Amino acid sequence: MKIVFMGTPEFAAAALKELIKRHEVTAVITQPDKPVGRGKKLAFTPVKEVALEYGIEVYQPQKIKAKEFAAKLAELEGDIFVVVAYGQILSKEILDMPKYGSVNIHASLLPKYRGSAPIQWAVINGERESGITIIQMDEGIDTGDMLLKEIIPIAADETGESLHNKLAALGSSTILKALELIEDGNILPTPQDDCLSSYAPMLKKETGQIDWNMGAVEIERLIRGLYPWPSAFSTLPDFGIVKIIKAEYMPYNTYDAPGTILDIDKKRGLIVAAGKDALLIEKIQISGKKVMDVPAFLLGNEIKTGMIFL
RNA sequence: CGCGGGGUGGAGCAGUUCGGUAGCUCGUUGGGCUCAUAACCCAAAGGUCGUAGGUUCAAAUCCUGCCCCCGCAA
Repeated sequence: MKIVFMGTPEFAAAALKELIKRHEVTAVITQPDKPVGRGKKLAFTPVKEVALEYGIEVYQPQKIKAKEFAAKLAELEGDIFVVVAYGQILSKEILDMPKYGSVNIHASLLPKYRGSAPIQWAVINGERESGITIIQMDEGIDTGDMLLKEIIPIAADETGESLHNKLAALGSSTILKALELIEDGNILPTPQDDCLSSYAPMLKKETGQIDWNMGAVEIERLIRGLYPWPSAFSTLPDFGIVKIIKAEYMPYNTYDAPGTILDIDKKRGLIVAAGKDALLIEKIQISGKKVMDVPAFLLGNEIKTGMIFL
């Protein structure tokens, strides 16, 4: 099939690679290059990197819905638009352009977790399973009819990163399967039940701010879900913002204020009051420093019980 | 030239302001104590102080260039 691919981040790039192997990707549309990183250097999007590698034409409209681009878009040869985390909302005119319309790879079991950060929120909320849903796109955000769905379990130690990688691979294989079915006319679109829908909003920096009043179980999931970006964090006086990279739930009985360092285990880490229980913090990162195990951190820094994470 | 922190034995840090060949906690190795131990005691090994050059009798410490790591921001 002739495909016009729209996508931006790593998750989309993974799918693009697989599509290129099996189909004819005639053009790639991705977000404009932006200044990124410590310098201010202009960086290509992961999708653009892949496209260039395979010599595929790349378009980076500031606004894909702009009139000037519509003509260009109509010229592109494609039987279908495959959209994966592109980052811009498409109009009905655009969606309906190709013969088979536009399909989207979404990293959740729709109708749950519509929106831009379904992977992380599934981990944060403690879901037992997640997956990929291929939908026929309509004007709403992730509301189109479902074409194909694949489910995978979420492991007890799943992180945003690990689930992202699993779903990126699953998304690639699932879209290939879906395209085959579409081509053969073997697809049965199933409408989503809006009553069961939920929304997974974009991750913001403040999403990672730990509220020590929350249960230790919830905080631990937040840490895993937001790893490695944007990371759960808290503030420890004298050390500034401390990213919590890894922690473990710990049953504990304490009346100390949430956030208080209850105990220091030189072999394992810091035990901090969280909700009614405690959290064993095992791995952290301090501004300007690399990620380090808490026992190592304790060797060179004076930490005492009673200090409080804010 | 976006802002900022940092590169010191295997790990985490101190020492740099007031130059004088390096220290702490831990780890490692050997030995001891102990019913025993991740505990304790004794001993040892291990560092061209990121790199190149400069100033100086003397530089981890002062000056200059370069490399690398990281937080913010995007």
